[in-house]
Amino acid sequence: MEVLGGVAVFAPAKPSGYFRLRWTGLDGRRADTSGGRDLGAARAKAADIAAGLARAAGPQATATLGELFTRYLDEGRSPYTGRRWKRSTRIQIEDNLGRALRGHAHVAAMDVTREVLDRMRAEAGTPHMVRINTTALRAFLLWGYRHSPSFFTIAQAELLPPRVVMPAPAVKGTQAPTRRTRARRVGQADEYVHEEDAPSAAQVRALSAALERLAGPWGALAPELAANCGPRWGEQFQLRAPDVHLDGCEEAQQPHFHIDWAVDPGAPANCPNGRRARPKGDKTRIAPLPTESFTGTRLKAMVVSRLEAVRAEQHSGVNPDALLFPAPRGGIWWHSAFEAYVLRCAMEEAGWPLRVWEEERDVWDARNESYTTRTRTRTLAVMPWHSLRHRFARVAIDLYGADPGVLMALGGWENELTVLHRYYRTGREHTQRGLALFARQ
DNA sequence: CTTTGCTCAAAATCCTCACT
DNA sequence: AGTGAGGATTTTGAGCAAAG
Repeated sequence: MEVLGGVAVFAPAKPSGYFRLRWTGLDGRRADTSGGRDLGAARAKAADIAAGLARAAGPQATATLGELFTRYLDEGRSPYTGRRWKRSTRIQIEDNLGRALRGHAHVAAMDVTREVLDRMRAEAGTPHMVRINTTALRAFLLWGYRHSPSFFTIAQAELLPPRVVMPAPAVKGTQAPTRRTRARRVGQADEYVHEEDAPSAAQVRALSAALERLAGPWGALAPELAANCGPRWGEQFQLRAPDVHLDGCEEAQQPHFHIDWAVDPGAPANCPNGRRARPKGDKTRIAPLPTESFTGTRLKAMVVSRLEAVRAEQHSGVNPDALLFPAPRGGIWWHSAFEAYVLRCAMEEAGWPLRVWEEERDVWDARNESYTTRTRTRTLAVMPWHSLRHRFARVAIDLYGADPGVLMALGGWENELTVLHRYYRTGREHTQRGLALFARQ
């Protein structure tokens, strides 16, 4: 079987039989007809039908996926909501769809079938990445179908329905080791954060000490603030002196931080408006500043002394933005630099668990359009920086008795249900109540 | 030669939605 | 109300090259 511009040419079943032409019409219905007795005539007829299809669907049906990819990115909107992508979302989509389209950029839109899609979905090394490819392609199909005039037919747009079966990854890859305990109690949500998933007071103190040695004046404060006040990394590392309200303000009487911005992970270096974007979900919030840390450290006093240092740094010009946690040259940190040069070393020094693993994967060579297998040694932090935020949640609940609504507001989670699943539903409640019932004489 | 700014790539997390 | 799927967004990890 061969395909010409979306029309499949089938060889005759018997030597004396007729060639058969099959294709999907613009209405999404399957169509077929005879192709005559010889291959040449069948091909010519297929080409005619394909040309007719292309005319009917407009010249855009013959556009290649590579061309459509560029247009999709240029339009820059979610085909689901119509909202403009954030800069970081666009980068992700370019990566994800680009990976799926590797080696398939020359395919014409009208030739996209489920088989072609499955090959593109499988351009990944792990099941997780196959799912991400699928997500990217599904949105791309929808965009192409909704586009006026359409690049994809209704039938094509429906080729990747929800719950679609996932193909196996087609290239070599290695799944990263898992961090979390996967066993869970009856009634416990899958994403429940266990006590051992969050750093202990001793671990936070150790990381504080290591960071103070490695990163200087703000090193000791950084993990304490993360574990007690709950900002995300991107929110914390853009904080400026004026965001701290030691004695409250008109909005709130108690000591707190204003979290109005976050480091934009997609921002280029010379971004005209700086490297800030609104926090996740475009939600600003106020985070608490307790006097004493759960580790026993005098947290508020630490912040006070850091603020004094910041003012001096600003005055001398080494920290013009009055950042609480500046990079060596006074700007906002790049997360990767912080991770690789500061945090990793501090974790090693503080004895935080790190898991070393061997990754074998196929690397795409765009010039030769082929993969080559490479191996490398990688390190996974069993408790990454983000785990300090889990400690914040546990402290809020276990120490301060915060209810889900309170925790949601202070930590900036989107809804109570998420918080409930992750931090409240321990799975112990029902078991204990049941045991008590059975113990009664 | 070391440090650090930055990009590329991948995975985790968060959160909505549809289904039971 | 509970649950799983999956889209959206952030975090994490590695590598490279320009700057110091």
